[in-house]
Amino acid sequence: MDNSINLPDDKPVFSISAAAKLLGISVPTLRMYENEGLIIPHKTKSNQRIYSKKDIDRIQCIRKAIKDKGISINGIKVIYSLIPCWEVINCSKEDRKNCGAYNGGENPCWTYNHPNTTCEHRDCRDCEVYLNYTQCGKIKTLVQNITD
Amino acid sequence: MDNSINLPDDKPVFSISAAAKLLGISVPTLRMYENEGLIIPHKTKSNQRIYSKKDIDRIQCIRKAIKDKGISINGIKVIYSLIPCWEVINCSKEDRKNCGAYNGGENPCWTYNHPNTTCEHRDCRDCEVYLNYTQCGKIKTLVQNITD
DNA sequence: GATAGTTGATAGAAATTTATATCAACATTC
DNA sequence: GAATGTTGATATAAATTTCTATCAACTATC
Repeated sequence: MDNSINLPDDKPVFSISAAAKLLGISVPTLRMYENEGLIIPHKTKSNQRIYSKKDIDRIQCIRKAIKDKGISINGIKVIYSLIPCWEVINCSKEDRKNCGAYNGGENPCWTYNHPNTTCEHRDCRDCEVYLNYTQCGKIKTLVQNITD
Repeated sequence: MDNSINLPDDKPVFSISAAAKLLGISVPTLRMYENEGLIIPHKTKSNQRIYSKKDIDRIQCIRKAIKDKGISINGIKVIYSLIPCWEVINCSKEDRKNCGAYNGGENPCWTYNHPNTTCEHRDCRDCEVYLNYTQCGKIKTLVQNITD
């Protein structure tokens, strides 16, 4: 019999200190990743961060890039910026014209405001672009799929 | 009257020490960039490196990425690996199946051997992929052009 | 209202990456 | 053949990035 609690992976449940413990890093480090635009944790009304299992996995992937692969945080930002988000969400020509991420942006698209685009009122945390392409291998496969 | 010598930019003319002086860096650093797979200098029959003006420009671009943008060398390698080379040279399905760069490679395509592909007997130094996409901005534009 | 945990910010420690100096062996040039 | 410069390799120095400790102020929970 399975007594384990079965929560959806994207449900935010861990406080920042719990997340830090799970990951074996400090709380300020987690805040730093967020300030750099690598992660978007859920926040309560009173501005406290809560992390989901999916968030933890994502951060573990980022750590692997930094620690094992030797990619600097600025490098990860540029790599994220190369995700062809315009194809993933299939936004309009008009949107692309107005989009700072599309037009030469060298930071992850979810770090931009996107005024006057379909992304303006979306929560990037729920966006396929943010959710699906944490690993650089996935980014390459995505580009291959849309160019083949 | 113009007395300056007018050489094609891609003609290798600078020795490694001359190149190092032009760039304001040391000779071992230049060799390191090469060992990491960021550059492919021309070599003489006796294995001595010679650099072209275009090589110098390329290295200056790499230095800017490292020094100004804070991207680590390993990060630059991954970014280069995201160039959709298969589209640039428009290689066959068969080639793609045989290509280590295409299939999950996280290093620049020109650092692979490419056995049993059209690239096998090409000199990557002369390849459009190697020559044209030094800057990450250009890579993004390339992806945009082929997906639009 | 008291305890425990959070917030953002700063400053400093730790770790890692980047760059250089040096070496003996070989190549080039005169 | 002598002087200069190159090769690859190793070891060390310099620079930078990554991470953490600490702070006062605020929030949550009991």
